[in-house]
Formats: sequence, C-alpha cells, structure tokens
Amino acid sequence: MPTIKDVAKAAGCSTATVSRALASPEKVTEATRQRVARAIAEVGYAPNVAARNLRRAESRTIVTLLPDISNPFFSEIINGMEEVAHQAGYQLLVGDCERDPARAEAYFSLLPTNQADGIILLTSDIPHALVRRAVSRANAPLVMACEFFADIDLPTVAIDNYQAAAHAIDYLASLGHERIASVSGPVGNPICRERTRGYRDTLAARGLSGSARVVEGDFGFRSGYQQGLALLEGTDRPSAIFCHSDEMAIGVLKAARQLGIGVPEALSVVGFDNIGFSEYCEPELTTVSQPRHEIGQQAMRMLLSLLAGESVVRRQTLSTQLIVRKSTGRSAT
Amino acid sequence: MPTIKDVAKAAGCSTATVSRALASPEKVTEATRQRVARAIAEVGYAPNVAARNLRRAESRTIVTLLPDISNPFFSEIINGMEEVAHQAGYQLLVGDCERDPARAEAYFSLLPTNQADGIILLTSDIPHALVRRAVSRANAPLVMACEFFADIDLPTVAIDNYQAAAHAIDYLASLGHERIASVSGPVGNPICRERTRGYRDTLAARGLSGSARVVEGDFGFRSGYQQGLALLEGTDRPSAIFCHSDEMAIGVLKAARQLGIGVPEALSVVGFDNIGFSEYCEPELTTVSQPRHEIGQQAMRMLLSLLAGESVVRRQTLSTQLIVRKSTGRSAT
DNA sequence: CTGAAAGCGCTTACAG
DNA sequence: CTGAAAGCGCTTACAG
Repeated sequence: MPTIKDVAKAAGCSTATVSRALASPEKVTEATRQRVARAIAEVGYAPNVAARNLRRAESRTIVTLLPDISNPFFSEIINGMEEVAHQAGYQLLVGDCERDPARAEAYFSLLPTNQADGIILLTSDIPHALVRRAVSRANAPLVMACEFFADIDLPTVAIDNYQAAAHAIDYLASLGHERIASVSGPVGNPICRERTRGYRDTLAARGLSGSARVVEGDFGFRSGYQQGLALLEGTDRPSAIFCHSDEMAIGVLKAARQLGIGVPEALSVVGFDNIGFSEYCEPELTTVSQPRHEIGQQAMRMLLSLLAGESVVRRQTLSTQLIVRKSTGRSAT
Repeated sequence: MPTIKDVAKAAGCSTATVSRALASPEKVTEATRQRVARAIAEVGYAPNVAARNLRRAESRTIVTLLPDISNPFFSEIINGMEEVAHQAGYQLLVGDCERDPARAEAYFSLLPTNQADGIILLTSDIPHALVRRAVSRANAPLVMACEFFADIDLPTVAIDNYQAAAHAIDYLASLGHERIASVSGPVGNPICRERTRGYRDTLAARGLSGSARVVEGDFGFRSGYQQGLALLEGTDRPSAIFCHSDEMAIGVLKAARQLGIGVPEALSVVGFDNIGFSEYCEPELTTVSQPRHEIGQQAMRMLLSLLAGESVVRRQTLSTQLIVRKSTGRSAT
C-alpha cells in the first residue's frame, strides 16, 4: 500500500502538508488541497488507520455490550447505533457477553488500551466493579441504553419502564380483568423491578392487589412456556398475563394452546418489545413497543458527545406505545 | 497508561527483552521471564494494540458480512465464529450490509488498510467486483459461509442445499403429497437455486414435475405471508409448501390460518433453518436444520488457517437434519 | 540470551 | 501557509 510519503512525493509537498490537507483542509491553500487530492487518487492512497490511531491515541471504535445476540430485540437498536456511528466515522464492535463475566471484562479492557473509545451497555448483568473502575475517571465514555444500574449513575437512554407496565396493566384492568399475573424477566434486573413496581402499583390503585402474582423468567421462549404452564395449571388461574418480553409471551401462548385455553377468549396475554415475530404468532400479540432504532441512535449520539467533551442530558426517556393486537380481550368472568 | 518502557525500567532490562518475553517467551531465560512478569503486574502494563498492529501490519480483526442482522438465523453462526476468533486472539467485527453496496464496500476497504485481516461472507448479495478485487491476490483472506458465488471460487463452509431440499421434498412426497409448491428466497441467490434444483429434481423423480410451482420471497415473514396467500387462494391449491426459511414458513402458516386452512390436516409446511421461533409457532414447524454453530466455527478456523498461510480444504460440507414437528402430515387427498 | 537502534505510518508543536 | 523533526508504542534484524 502507498503511504503518505508517496502522496507527498507525487504532490510535491511534505508529508505534514498531506496530513493537514486530509485532517484540517482549512489550514491549507485551495491549490495545495487540490494537488494533494490528485496525488492521492494517482497513487491510490488510503490512510493507515493503525498509525493514525496510535498517533491520536484513539481507536474510532465503539463497543456495545449485550446479554445475548440471538435476541432479536437488539438488532434494531444495533442498527440505530451503527447508523450514527458510521456517519461520525466510528466503527461499532458488537460484544455478546452471554452472562460470562470474563467476556465482559475482555471488552472493558479494550478501553484503557485504546482499542475502543467508549462502551454502550445494553445489559446491566455484568460485574459492577468493572463499570465502577471505568467510571472512576470523569466523563467516562460509558452510556447505558434500555437498562440501568440501581447503584451506578450512568448517562442513560431508556423508556419509562414503570409507566409502560402501568399502562399495560391499566389497559388489561379496563378490559375487566381482575386476576392479572406477570411473568417477569430476571428479578434482579432493575428494569424488571421497575415494571413490576408499575404492575403492583396499578393493581393496587384498582383495588386488585390481592390477586398480584409475579413469576420469574429469563426473557426467553422456554421460560415463558414453563411459567405459563405453571400459572395456568394452578388453582386460581389468572385471566390475563403480562410478560416482560415477547418471547416469553409467545411461550405463554404455547402453554395456553397446549392446555386448551383460548386466547383471548379465556386468557389475555401482553408482551413487551414488539419484535417482528409478535405479528406472526397465533394470535397476534398485544405488546409494548419501544422505539428501538431511536434508542440506538440516541445512545450513540450521547456517547459521541461525551467523547467530544460536550455536556449531555444524562437521562433521556423515550416514549413507548401499547400496540393492541389479537391476544387481548374483555375478561370472560 | 504505562508503556513497555516502564516495564523495562521496573524489570531492569531493555524494551526489546520485554517485548520478547511477551511475544516469544522461549527466546528468553526463565529468570528474565519472571522478572518481566512481575514488572508488568507491578506497573499495571497492558500492551498498546494500535502500536503493535502498526508494527506487525495486522489488526487481529476479522469482519463478517451479513445481509441482515435482525435475522436470528445468523446469531448462532456469529457465536461460533466469535468463539474460535477469541480463542485465537482475534476480534470479530459484525458488518450488516443491508443490501447496500456502499456498506459492503466500506467493510472491504478495511482489508487493504490493515484494519481487518480477513472477511467471512455470509451473503452473496454484494458487488462481485469487490470480491474479485480482494481475491486477486493469492491466498486472499476471504471465506464464504452458508452461501456461495456461482462465478467466484472461494473457500466455503456450507451445507448441501440441493440434498437438503431433496430430502425435504422426498419426505413430503412420502406423505402422499402430489402438489408441492415452494416459496424460494431471492431467485438470484445461488443457494436458492440449488434448493430449487433439488426440489424440481425430486419432484421429477417422483413423476410430480407437472405440479411444480416456485414463487419468490425474500426470506422474511411478510413475503412468506403474501406468497402463502397467493398460493393458497389460487386454483389448484398445493397440499404442501416447502419454504427456504422458517420466517417465510411462519408467514405461510399465518396465511393458512387466515384462510381457515388447517395445518397439517389440509396443508403441510416445511421451513428451513430451525430458528428458535420454529418451536413456538402454531403448529410447531417441521424444518431443515443446519449446524449453525459449527458452520461459524469452521468458517473461522478456515480463515485463520488461510491467514497462517496453511493450505485448507476449500469446500467443507456439513450435514443437515430434517426436524419433523407438527406442521406436516399425510396428504388428505 | 540480550541490547541498541531503526522503523512501522502517521500527526503536530514549532519555526519560519 | 508550509516544512523539518520529533515522537506515538511497539517489534525485530543485527551484533555481540
């Protein structure tokens, strides 16, 4: 590959001038700029990024950490991040943590070695010590999206999980449901706690506290299916189930089908996330939709601002939408 | 961050020795190795990767290009790649091309600038010129997984698409089906052509050529749904439909449901890929399963061998499995 | 086995 | 506005 020297020779100037023509064209005369441009085309020059990064002590790479890449919930968020990152000349490295602390640690270690300029966390399920260490320097290039830590204050882009859950439960109650159960994500997860708070408070406001019932899943199909079976086979069967993910809701749908319980006639089910699949399951799923693309975009913008030393709104709350489809209906009782 | 100089000072040796203790410990005495190790721990040293990359003219980064990150089919493949890559000290950069030639070009340009050491293609839907240019040097660090080009010979890890389709059609025919339609992926796609060949040849072998019917989808839910409607509303309705993806099969399921056509009583449906969802749709989907994790692993191993200058088996064919679930049954006619 | 030294390809403070 | 020169943090051929 030709280097900046070759360009300088072809343009009849110094390497410093070539570098400037590239990095800060305004510091160079129009004529020079053009000669350099022609020389670059002539020799087929492309800058060596490793050299540039070494010199500038940056990597132009952003890492995003997520708990499970196979969850389609994340893909649209990643697309949003990528869009903004590429526009700004950054690359996105997608890191799948898979609940493995070692993996998370490996990705965090990219920060001090200048292999990554910043991290966007899409999971709170990583060692807090890791985050604390990274956060200790002021203006640490860390942003949280969708999730948050109960005990570490990070710039965050998310929805109002409390409100979103409250809204879903209100809707179910307005349909006449009085026994509304919930399949939560991991109960240690702060956003699940928020949703469960919204769930409980809304039931209480409706005088339905007595029937509150929360079981724990892991966001995946299987856990929804299993908890759905447990809930529906037991005595005092709920007439509606609010799930913290679409996958779990679809698992519940399968459980109901297997038990011969009609949805929505005998059971209403609400999911969370509005993944593509939710329109194609049977029946089509009523669900809480988050603006995933926008969350990704905003999180990346926030991180880029941090990197630029700009001050940022530390908490951005985007709005959700309850999408009513076919899995919910009036209570039969 | 401390540099190699700080370590050298702390260990009482030269930077060259520190470097060697790290890169080729066998070139250094045991005592030196230990002093260096202690010094590294003492000063908290971590190598600057940009500097190392610049010096070594490599990036230790592999790019994988895929057509659509939101397709869950790819996640398990990516996991397989990541696993092998990390073990070998490489990073995986996941590039979503979204049918945009400019994106593909941007990722390919990482190669000559040493920002990436190799590329694994999970899509054939990119400008061939790009691939040709990259392939022109001998032992180009390019590997194809799942897909292939009709006109460019690249080291490949894939299944036998012809056989897999033939197997599925054989199974359907053995169930008594005589009108078997197919919802193909993009017809320009070589793997779809292979599957369609397998489909046609098998029908012919059974004397069923007359009823062959192939419509085109794009692998997504919606196209399966639309083509399903078209196929099922028309005259001479098929009694079985073979789809080139699970998402399309699930779309067909929805179309059948909407038209009141029972599956599998009145219609059998076979998908392709065995995505997680295929177990949770109604009815559970019979599908062709590919060893996705293994495909990812093998593709990465192949690329790493190429990078090491080793010779590789240029065509690795992994086996598929027909997973029979509830969406297929004996023909009613 | 070890060290001095050159050099990977850039960028930038300094001088003019 | 432009150039000479130093230096980012490593690695490695060369000598000893």
